Amino acid sequence: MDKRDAILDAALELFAERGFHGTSVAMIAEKAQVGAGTIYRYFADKDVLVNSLYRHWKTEMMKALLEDMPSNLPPRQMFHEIWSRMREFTRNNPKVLRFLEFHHHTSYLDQESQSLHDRIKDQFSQFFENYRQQQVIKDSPPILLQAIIMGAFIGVEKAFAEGWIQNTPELDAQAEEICWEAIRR
Amino acid sequence: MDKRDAILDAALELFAERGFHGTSVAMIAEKAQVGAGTIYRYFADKDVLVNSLYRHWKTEMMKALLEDMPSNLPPRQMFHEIWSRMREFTRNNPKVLRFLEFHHHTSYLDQESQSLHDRIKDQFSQFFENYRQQQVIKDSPPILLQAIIMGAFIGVEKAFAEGWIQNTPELDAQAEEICWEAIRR
Amino acid sequence: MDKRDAILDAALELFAERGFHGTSVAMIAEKAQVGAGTIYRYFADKDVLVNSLYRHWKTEMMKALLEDMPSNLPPRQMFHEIWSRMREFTRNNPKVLRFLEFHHHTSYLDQESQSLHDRIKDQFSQFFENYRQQQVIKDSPPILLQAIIMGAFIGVEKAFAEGWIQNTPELDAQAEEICWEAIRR
Amino acid sequence: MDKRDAILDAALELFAERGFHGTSVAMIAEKAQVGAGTIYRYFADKDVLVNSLYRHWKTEMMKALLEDMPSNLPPRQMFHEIWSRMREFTRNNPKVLRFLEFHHHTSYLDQESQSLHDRIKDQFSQFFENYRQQQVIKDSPPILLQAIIMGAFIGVEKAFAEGWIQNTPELDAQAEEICWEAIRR
DNA sequence: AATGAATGAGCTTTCATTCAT
DNA sequence: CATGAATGAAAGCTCATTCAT
Repeated sequence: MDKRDAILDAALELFAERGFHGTSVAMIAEKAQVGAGTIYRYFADKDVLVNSLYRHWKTEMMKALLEDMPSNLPPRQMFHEIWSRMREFTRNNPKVLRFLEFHHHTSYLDQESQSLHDRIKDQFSQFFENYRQQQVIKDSPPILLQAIIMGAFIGVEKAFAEGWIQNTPELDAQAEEICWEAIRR
Repeated sequence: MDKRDAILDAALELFAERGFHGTSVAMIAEKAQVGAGTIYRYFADKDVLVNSLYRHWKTEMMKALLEDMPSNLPPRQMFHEIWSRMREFTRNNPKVLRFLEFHHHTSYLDQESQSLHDRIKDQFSQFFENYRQQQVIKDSPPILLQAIIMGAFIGVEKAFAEGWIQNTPELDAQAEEICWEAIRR
Repeated sequence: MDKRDAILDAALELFAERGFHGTSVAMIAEKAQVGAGTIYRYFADKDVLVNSLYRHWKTEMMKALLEDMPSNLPPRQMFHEIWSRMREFTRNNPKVLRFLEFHHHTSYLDQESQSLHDRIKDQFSQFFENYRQQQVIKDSPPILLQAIIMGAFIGVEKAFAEGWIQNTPELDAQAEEICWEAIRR
Repeated sequence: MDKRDAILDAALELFAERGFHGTSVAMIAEKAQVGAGTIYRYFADKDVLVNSLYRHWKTEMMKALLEDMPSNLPPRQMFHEIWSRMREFTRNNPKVLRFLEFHHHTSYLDQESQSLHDRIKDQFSQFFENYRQQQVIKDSPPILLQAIIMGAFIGVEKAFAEGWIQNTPELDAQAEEICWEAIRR
């Protein structure tokens, strides 16, 4: 599935920069170095393509965050684990966060993608709920803490991605510490 | 300039939900209850329209945040002032944050809009810089603190906007306090 | 509705010669001397266009055949009336019979067009039924007589249209007489 | 030439129902259970395929009608012979008449197919001419009589094919008799 | 000034045809 | 020989923009 991947990669890059509606199938074909018709051998239409891409990376991201997550780490270390995984994933796949989080997808995501999104959100939420019950993070609705932490993370990565500030291990550590202090008890 | 405003309002709503490329001029005309041709009497083309809209609301937002900002407030109160102004502005203009911050604008914003964006970012940054020098907030690059606070704010408002959680004065206060604890010394 | 008619006329001519699938929207636009997009202001898509055309001419043809048909004519004169009306209509609208009867429409006609076709067929059938009951034409199912007469008529007009034989009043009269003798008692 | 026949059979069925332009090569390949490329090993292109099919069946039909036709039959019996042969051929090859006679082929038939069509028409015409000279059928141009008889025959078979009426030996005989009475002296 | 019908460039998608396997 | 993945030209259709009214 060499071409399929080339198409998905090209689409990821273009959707990340220009959004779904701002990207033509011809642009994807050119970047993927395939004929325009070839895209339709792998994806029924442009909507199916964007939904496949969304599901693929949403799943990958969640796997990167949660797979083999050590249980019963001390809270601060647990937070470090989460934060570094998010950071590493983002740095290794620089277009993915732009695609998944810099755009508003509601006008083209189908029911299945939407429900995957919801399931992942809830699963992630669970994480915060555990630590809240152990009274190591603030006693606020987990979804609120999650919204703050994910929002802050996205904000930081956007600042790096747009070049407002140069990222360094030092700054990465500061960002993490700041966000930890936000939610810890 | 009754029609001009109707056009801008319609465009705001549609761009907020469907993005620039996902919104047709005909859709804007219909929602604004004007003829499609009328839009071109007020804006040279669709790009000029979106840039006008962007600059208008970017400026309005900054005015709402910084205008008549009392100086020399105690730090926590200063943060409360900023946070409440952002919140109030967002609640009073629910589509504006969606338009300005839920979408990635680079493919159609012109030089002037881009530089307005930069100037506003720097101006806002100044704010954090002041308090950093007074050693009341963490000794990190102001742009990083700003990225975290703005990101967290957007995350929270998105959670409210998407209905993941119902907003209440109590939750508003919690979100503010959490974010304050993130950056305070 | 000047353009609408130009589009319908162009479509009639092209569908008559090349069939529905063999005619592109661009060909219709060119012959109608309108922009390709204009067609879509008048017809939702190509299917709606061909169905509108079909219904229009099917209705016109039936009106031409049955409108103000004198009742209680002697049988032979009744047949003369029907036959001449069909002939006149075909000669005045030379593309219509080609469009309606030289092509097989089932792959694109919608339910409504199909049912119009059926209703007209039944209405025409009624005619033969009347005369059958008066025992002036053969005692066969009216639908069979109709199939024979309409088929023969189409065969004759096709022979003229394709230039296999030159039509003259004399030949027209012979064709009519032959067909009358087919069905008369 | 097993595959060649499979392709021709599939094409016949599809062209009969959807016409030439309404049938894609992929559809033919699927129905024939061969690869799309295989079609091009037997036919240079889609036009060559349809022309081959047309010539094949046009020839078969004529053979069925004229081969070993007993000469000097009494006229009514001669007509019965022709009519039954046409009917048998149509019933044994139900898609062929649909393909050959329910569609208008001029936009893709080549010169050779066209001239075959003309030769067959003339040959058939000859038949009527003979009997006309013997003064057993009406003194009209044979091509006119042929147009009427063939048209009527097609009309009747269409009525059966579309299910407007159920065919029975009784009705078959009536149709034949009616058509004979059309042309007999 | 305001309109919306008209346009054609450009979009998404299909399909006849080729060619590496 | 047979295949079906790959292609790009051309199809159906949309939409930013113009302009006669």
